[in-house]
Amino acid sequence: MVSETGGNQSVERASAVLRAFTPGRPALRVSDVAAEVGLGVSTTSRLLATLEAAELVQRDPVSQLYELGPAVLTMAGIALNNDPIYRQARPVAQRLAWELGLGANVAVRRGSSLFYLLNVEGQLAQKSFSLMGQLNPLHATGMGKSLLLDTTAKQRAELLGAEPLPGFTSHTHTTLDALGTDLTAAAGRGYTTEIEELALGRACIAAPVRDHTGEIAAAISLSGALSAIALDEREAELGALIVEAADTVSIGLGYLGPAHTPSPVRP
Amino acid sequence: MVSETGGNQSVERASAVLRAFTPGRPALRVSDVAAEVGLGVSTTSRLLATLEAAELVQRDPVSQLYELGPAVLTMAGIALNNDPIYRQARPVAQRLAWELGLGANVAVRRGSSLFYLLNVEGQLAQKSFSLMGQLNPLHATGMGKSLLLDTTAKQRAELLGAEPLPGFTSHTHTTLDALGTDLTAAAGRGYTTEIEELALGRACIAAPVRDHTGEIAAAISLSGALSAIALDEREAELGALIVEAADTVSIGLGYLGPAHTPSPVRP
DNA sequence: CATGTCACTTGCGAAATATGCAACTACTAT
DNA sequence: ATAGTAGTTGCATATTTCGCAAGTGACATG
Repeated sequence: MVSETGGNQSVERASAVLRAFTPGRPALRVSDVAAEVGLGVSTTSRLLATLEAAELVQRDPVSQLYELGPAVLTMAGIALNNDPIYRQARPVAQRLAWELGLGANVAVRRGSSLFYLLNVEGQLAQKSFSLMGQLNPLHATGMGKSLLLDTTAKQRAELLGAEPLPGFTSHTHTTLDALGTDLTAAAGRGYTTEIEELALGRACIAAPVRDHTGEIAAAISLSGALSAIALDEREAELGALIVEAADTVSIGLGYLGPAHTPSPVRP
Repeated sequence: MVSETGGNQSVERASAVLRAFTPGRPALRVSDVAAEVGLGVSTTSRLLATLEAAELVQRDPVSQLYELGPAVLTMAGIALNNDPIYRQARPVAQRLAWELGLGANVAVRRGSSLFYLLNVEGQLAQKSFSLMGQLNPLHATGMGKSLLLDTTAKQRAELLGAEPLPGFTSHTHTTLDALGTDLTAAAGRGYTTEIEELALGRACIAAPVRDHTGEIAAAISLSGALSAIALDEREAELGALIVEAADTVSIGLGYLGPAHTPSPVRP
């Protein structure tokens, strides 16, 4: 196998082993991992043993299956606490969630996807799991659209790939044009919405967070079941709240306000 | 260097590189990492490059320092959502936090330390950081004491090491006897407290969570500034709430109730 | 209870791979 | 402009890893 100059093959393989654990298959046998990463069973066994010693994976005492280990949580805690966006947004999101009883989420853009940093739930939107580290499409989520607010049509075409854009429900925008129209409308209001575009029965309202350079660095959103969030009645109210929350985070990141940044060209 | 049979040296070194990033020093230069793990600079540079390709570390675009990368968050999300304790406890903790305005925390025992899975804050206890993956001493925290509730004096002696136990404030129990007395009193009530034992000005009330075998599998707690939690006035009220919350989680884990488990010997 | 099967771990030699040195490049500060 | 600092990369050596095949242990089946 031809690998990049300077890369360490064993470490590449070990990373591949770690990536074999996914949300859908979080506990695996040695041979499952071996098949997944395309390595021999013996090599995989040794790699897993080494990763286990580092507590990056652990073995379920009863099922004997390997799963991701506690060191992974420790590293994630360090990574989050080191991220200024997380530090600023966390209290804001928690407050939104408990004041409104909805879900509150924070995400950044990673490549052509939305990457969740944080989600918390209020009483009307209970979830028993974390979205941290998961990806979602940009064009079909409220936060994704907020992250796209400053982009030009050309940038979006490059970022989102060929049309039709992946559809998830009949409400998903599957053309760049439809998405552009939505974004243009949203730009004037300062917030984006998503009503059953990714999942039926769910809606979301989001706003962009800007950093000290004035660029959109993250998005924050309120989400919940269609009936809980009731956007048809409360869009104005929730829009004002999410924009204010986003602004609080932006200011915490050193954003100086629109007067200090050339307003982006949006044809 | 003599390594364990079957261990992969490169992977061991890469794990050591990842461990070089700590809460206190989350962003490091190549030479910092090299010094920390005791490797040559060139080797460290190559290891970091490989880890960067896997997105386990990333480089701050401005400072050029390495820090832990997004893949770490993704793996942590998978690990958490795979953990039944986390899944059961998360909504319970969130509800406690927003109903009482205090901090709510969930931890398990890992070796002779407390290991945080989760913490959320209410309006009276705002924190801008996560404790996920961090360790705290068992003998000086409410949750730690809850995790020790079923232990015998002998087990505690083995687990906690030589006296005096590490003291953090003048209120920390530094002898096994004092700790044992505290635990005996707590066992009857079903909850443990911690009043300025780890940090001045802070207090906490915690209860043990049991799994389907009847063993203590985790602890859940309410915490906050001394004045916010006001244990002197509200201990009975908060004790009832935290015990109930712990019970909810226990039942979610399949706990069948004390009648189905031999009551532990507590001399 | 014996036996067969399956999943995993380990010993060993061959061979691919990582390593450290030193040269080279990119910045920063003076 | 220049010296110093930090990081990256080419290359030859030798250390380390790999895959095979045998060994171990658990579990189901006859």
